Amino acid sequence: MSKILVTSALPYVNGVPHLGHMVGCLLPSDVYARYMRMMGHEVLYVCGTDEHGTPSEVGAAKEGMDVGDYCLKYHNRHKEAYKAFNLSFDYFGRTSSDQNKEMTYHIFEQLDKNGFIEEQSIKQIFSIDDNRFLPDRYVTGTCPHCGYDKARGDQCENCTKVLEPTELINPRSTISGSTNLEVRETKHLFLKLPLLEEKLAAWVKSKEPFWPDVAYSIAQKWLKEGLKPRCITRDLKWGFPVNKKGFEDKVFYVWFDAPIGYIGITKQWADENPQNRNWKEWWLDAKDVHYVQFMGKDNVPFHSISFPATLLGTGENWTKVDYLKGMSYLTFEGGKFSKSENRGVFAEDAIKEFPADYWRYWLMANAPEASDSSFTFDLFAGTVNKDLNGVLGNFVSRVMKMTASKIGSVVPQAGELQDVDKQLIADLQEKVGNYCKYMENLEFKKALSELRAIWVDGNNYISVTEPWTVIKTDPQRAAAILNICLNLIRIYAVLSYPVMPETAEKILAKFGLNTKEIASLKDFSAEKEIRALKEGQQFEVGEALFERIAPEKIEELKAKYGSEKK
RNA sequence: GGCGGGGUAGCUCAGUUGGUUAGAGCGGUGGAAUCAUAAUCCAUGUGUCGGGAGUUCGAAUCUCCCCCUCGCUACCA
Repeated sequence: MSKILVTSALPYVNGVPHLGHMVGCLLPSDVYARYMRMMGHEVLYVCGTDEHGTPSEVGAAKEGMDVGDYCLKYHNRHKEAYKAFNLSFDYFGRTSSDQNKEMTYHIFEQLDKNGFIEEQSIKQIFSIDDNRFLPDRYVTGTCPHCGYDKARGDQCENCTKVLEPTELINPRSTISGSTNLEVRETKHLFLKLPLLEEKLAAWVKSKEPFWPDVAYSIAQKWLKEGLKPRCITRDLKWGFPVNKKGFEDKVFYVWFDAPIGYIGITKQWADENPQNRNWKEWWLDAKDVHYVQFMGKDNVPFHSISFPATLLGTGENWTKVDYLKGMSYLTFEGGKFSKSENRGVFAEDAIKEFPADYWRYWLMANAPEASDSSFTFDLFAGTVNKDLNGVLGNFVSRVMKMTASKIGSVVPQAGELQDVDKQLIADLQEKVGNYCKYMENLEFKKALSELRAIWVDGNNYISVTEPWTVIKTDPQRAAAILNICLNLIRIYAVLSYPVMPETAEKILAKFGLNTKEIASLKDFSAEKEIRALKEGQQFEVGEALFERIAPEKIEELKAKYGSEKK
């Protein structure tokens, strides 16, 4: 048994998560955490909301709220949504917590002490009417290259050229529309990444065998281009005030304290039960901790370069990422998810339409691992109807109903294994082996495809053995077949648990069992598992596990969630 | 503009030490079965592997050029 530290990229508090966010880091991290627990590892799985930065301030102002209250409100919305999706965080914290402040201050002090912090003056746009500095992106104007009148200060979306906000014609504040702007000089603190480059490069190189190509190549690209000092402070109110003389009126840049949030949140977790929890066991001079991070592809540079460099610069022995899972994006009905255009399914709504497991299964079976992947309601309904209802749900139903009506609602007597049974067991052993291998390698699509194949084998087995025919001439053999089928159902529940925890519980409950007692995959032996149910054990057929999605419902959903391209 | 990912069957996607007839699931078609949720099982694929050129006995795979698409480009996060 080893210690597995799992983190999901911290969702930004301002805005509600959609399916793309769910599959981009939250769900895969949960499936992985659940799987690793089932393998008997000690798992710490933390996440939380990333709260600092301009968008929070602007969002709060728009709602006429205090920034802290605003963040708490949205933090709670995130928390509720993830709970509804059954994300099994050990702790869901906040980057604005006192614990994170403490960590951020400590790490900054270490960096400063070690000579990795320097002052630089930079010029930035100040909006007099908004009474605030504007990040480049918050300045809008006409693109000097193509004349597009809604170009942002960092890049023109129309011609894709990279811009400086001062290049814009007729610049205005994106927040208020005010044109009353001026360039002001302001002092900031920079992390001297060039000094850490060598050390960082060596560290990245040591990770080459373990990181996926995408992550490794992105990190290499940054190193190849040469690291520049990175500004880690901002002229904002909302954030941790900088703990250095002369900079007290500034706050740390959100990307400085956000990844430190993984540590801060762990401390939040530990502080709730200090007798039994120790954050250092996971993060500082930690032994035997295997750290796996999940994030969208856009987050890779921060997790492979800035954050590790920050930790290296402290001179202390912080736990750094071992495996970095970068996910691509999910598209929605051929386009992008867009809150402003009301296109796409958001987590809060998704859960009102269908049980979490429908989404969890579909999203993981179609996870954007190698490249972007597409969500459409047709695909979703197809999978729910075929895989969940047809293959898994119907198997459970046909086996239980047949047993109940022909023999009674008890697990019938097992018999001597025949060749067809032995083959089933051998296949099961092999496929579970593959499933586990894929899970361990974080190849979710492959893992789920294997899981599905295991379900298919059950249907295959029953149609080959034909217990409904056999029972007329050889009731004992029919009982033995059904015994095997019922045991398969139990095994399917256990195997499905990381992906579909509710369904797993539901299935086991039919046998009066629960996942707490039996959800283990350690040293899986098909031979033993196929005999796990006690003969004579009562079961209840109960209601169907899943419901089909009717064609009319699909059309309704498409209309409701803006499938039509605008 | 630069860098990186992706472009494979009607649809969604697998597929690198270069190697026999390029794969899976879905959908379609045909059949079987009647235990089950009109569910299941079996059979069924002549695809310009984005386009062009090259290396090679041999290229989806390696090299070069081009096209489309997504992302990043250090001040959105």
